[in-house]
Amino acid sequence: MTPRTTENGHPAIKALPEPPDLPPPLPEPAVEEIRLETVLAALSDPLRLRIVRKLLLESEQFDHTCGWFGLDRPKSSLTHHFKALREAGITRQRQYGLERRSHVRVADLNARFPGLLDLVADWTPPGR
Amino acid sequence: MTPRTTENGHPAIKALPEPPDLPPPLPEPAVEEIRLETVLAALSDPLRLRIVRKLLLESEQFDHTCGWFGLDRPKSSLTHHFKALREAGITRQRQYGLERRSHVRVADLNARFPGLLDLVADWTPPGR
DNA sequence: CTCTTTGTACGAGTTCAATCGTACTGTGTG
DNA sequence: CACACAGTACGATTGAACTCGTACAAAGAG
Repeated sequence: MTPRTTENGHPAIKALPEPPDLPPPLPEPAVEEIRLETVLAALSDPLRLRIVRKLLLESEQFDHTCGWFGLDRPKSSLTHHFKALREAGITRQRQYGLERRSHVRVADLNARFPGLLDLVADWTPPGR
Repeated sequence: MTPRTTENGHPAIKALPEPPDLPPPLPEPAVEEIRLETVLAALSDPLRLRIVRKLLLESEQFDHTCGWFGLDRPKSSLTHHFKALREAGITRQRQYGLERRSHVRVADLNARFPGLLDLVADWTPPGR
């Protein structure tokens, strides 16, 4: 069966294989522990929705630091939101030296909630 | 019980046509006004997730009153949650005499966020 | 009319999350 | 070593949302 595509023809978000020998991920829920309520709550915040969407659309196989997102918020606020995403099971974070890089757990989320990431990728930020 | 999974991965939750001459719906957002953040926030509450899921799986072409759901909460709490669902654009409510009946806006939600309702239908409530 | 039923409106208490300043830890560089 | 840098931990404040009691409104039955 071919990968799922959304109604408007947007290509489905696909998972890339991870190279071995990476730093271990920070504490996160296992795939089967990821709960829909928690994921939806995490994604109901516009800033976190922006973060996940940007990761999905622009990340090109690399993890990214907080700074890469260009978010105009103090560091302590960003820590809060990245932690919320990780603890909900949406992102994985790894420590590279003094940087902490994030990527979306695409394979896990597609397995658990097929189609959800496509909705995030198609999302249009409010205002403007 | 209707099957919820299809061979092609398209939304399995189907919209039924509405008969004419119904009471007018209570105030609700238009399709294009429905926002993903708001919908996700509304669905991040386990009780509301239960309500929507039950409507999707057991509603058989009829609208339902608050009492039909068998929720062990005071009436004022139920009013709160049904209002939240309606104002998010997830459900439509109509006044039938002294009853206020709800159903999910399946067509609108499938058009706006394809696949989302399938995730709700497949959800497993916690603690079981 | 009264009584019952279904649900709302309002308000209070409580809980929880978002925001962010400050202080701090750990890592790499010169 | 000292210093810069990425990010955390902690705590305070704020505001929103959940919960629910009480009082009230509208509709139908008798």
